[in-house]
Amino acid sequence: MTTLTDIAREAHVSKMTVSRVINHPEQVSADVRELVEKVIDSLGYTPNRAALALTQSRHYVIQFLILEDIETVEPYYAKLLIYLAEELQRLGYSLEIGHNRQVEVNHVDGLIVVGGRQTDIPFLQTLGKPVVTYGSLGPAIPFVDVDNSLGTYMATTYLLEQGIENIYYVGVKLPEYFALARLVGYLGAINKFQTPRHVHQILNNEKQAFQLIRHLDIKPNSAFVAATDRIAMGLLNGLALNKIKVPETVSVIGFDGIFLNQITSQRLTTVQQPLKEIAQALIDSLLVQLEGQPAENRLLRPHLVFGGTTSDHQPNLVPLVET
Amino acid sequence: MTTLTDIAREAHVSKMTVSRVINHPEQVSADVRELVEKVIDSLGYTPNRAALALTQSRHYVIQFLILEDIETVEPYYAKLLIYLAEELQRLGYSLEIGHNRQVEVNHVDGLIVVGGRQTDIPFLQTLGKPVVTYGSLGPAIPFVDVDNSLGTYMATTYLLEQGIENIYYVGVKLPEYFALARLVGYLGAINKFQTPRHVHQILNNEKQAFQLIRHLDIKPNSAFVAATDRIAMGLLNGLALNKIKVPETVSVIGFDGIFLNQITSQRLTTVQQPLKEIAQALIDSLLVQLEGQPAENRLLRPHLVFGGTTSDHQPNLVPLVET
DNA sequence: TAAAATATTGTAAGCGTTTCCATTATGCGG
DNA sequence: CCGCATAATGGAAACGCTTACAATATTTTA
Repeated sequence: MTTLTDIAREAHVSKMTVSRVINHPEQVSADVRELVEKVIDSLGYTPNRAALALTQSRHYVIQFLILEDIETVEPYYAKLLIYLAEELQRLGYSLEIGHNRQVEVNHVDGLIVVGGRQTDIPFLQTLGKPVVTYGSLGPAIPFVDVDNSLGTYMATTYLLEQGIENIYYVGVKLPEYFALARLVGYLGAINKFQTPRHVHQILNNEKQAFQLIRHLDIKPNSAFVAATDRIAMGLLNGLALNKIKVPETVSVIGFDGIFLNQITSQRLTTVQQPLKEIAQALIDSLLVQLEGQPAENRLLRPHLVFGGTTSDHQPNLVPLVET
Repeated sequence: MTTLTDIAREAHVSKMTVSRVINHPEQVSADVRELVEKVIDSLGYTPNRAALALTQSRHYVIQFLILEDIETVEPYYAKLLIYLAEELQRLGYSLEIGHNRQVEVNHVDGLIVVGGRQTDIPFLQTLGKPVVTYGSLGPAIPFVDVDNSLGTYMATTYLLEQGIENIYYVGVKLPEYFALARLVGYLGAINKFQTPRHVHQILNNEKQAFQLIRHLDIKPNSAFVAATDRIAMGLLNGLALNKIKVPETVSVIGFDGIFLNQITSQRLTTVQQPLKEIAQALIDSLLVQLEGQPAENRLLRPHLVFGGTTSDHQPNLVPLVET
């Protein structure tokens, strides 16, 4: 591996000058700088991360800590991970993956935590490192999240503006913040339009949603807002079994928009999580904390992605592929 | 952070002795060793990774390099990643994520590559680092893979042993090694049992599989072996539309068994990829290469996981959850 | 019991980089 | 043309650890 010393020897300067060309180029005279830069290019120098880490007591490593059980890991983390990895690479950081609570974090500058629960707060605080969570765990830990309420509000409002009168909300029966927030968004739209309210809460799986349809007396001119794509998929199956045509008779909108809505033959209209922006915001939060400043929490705006489960009339042209 | 020097001062020995207690404890007298170990425990020492890296010119970082386009990233990488991260952590390594071909790998000891193609071989070779791929790219690069042929052979044989006569194979029309290998496994079983052969090749998406059913004249006493779960899902939808009962009239077996078969209301019988063993084998390969020895390629045995798309009569009790 | 062998501990240098300070070169006012 | 400020460069030490060797203590051997 080529080192600072190699460059210095080749350019007939001290390694200090080379270091300066890289870190404080304005302190080096133009001609020397150009010479050194030429040598750096020709020898293909990249600084040794370990040596950097040693002097700066920074490791340039961010850990993505997954606190969920492996069986329930959300598959769309893969996509989030890639966005994170790309952005961090641009910043000279590398992204490490951690799982479970026995992680060794001495060599890590900060953590992005997913799948955490309230009970994890003390653990996260004792790490003594900058931490940001995807999804709020409460005010104690900085977080980034999609604006859950806004998402269901947007979905419900869109359906109401289409002239649909009965909007059924099928939420998840979980004591988690996001479950409540998504319900609140629906209720907000319902209140604004003064239309009848139909709330059902089930577990987050297809089967329960599928079975719910059977017990429902679906009124004409109706639509479903589901708290997750998973629930929406179950609803679609149930509707199909009951010979109820989607979207001609009933519309369905899901939430999350990652992967699930792409594998079905009939693409689901859904509230898309802005994963790229979420990745960016998570990183921003850590960088701000590394500067020693307090990080602001962020709620990012989701967008409606139109598939085949709502009628074609769209308020504005939103591209099908994620931006 | 506590350092070797801190321990040395506290234990009234030189830091060399402390270093030896950690790396070559047999060279230290028992009483001194115990004293030092006690101090290490009480101060909570963990070696500085950067300093280690600097002296040993090892970085204790493995990169998981995803060469696919982000839109097509297989969601089950998330699970593989967790298995890898856990095992590597046990070995004192950390797992880093890379995407695209401009990765900086100077700080990396080895790479696990997924989603690569034949054309990536030169690129991987110029990295000058130990590399192992998940799925073969050819003999030039060490690889680990599920035994694709064995998987379809097992699925087909199982169905034939149930007394089913017509096994339809629905493969993927791709010039990739795995597509061929899966076909070969089916043909092997067909040849052995001397039953009629029905091969169809389509693109790897649900819609094509769905449409295929319509054009098929399905004979009685039949079953489908699909090259992927995605195709199997399409077949199931198509069969449902045609009022063909699964598994009473027709059985269906998929391949991959990651996630997809869990979200459907009707769990798919599928050939499960042994992800945990794959993770272990990938790591083993890199470690062997880091020792300077040639790595052997590995083909790991998949196992049939029974869902609701085959009749209940099972040859032996295989647990539904992945082991 | 003294020399030699071995076991135990310590010292110095170096890994590749940066920060801090010292030195040398250049430009300016008087 | 001299002294001073400023710009440009270099030297030394430090980050935390290991390897290589040196020094000391203990045991073995004859």
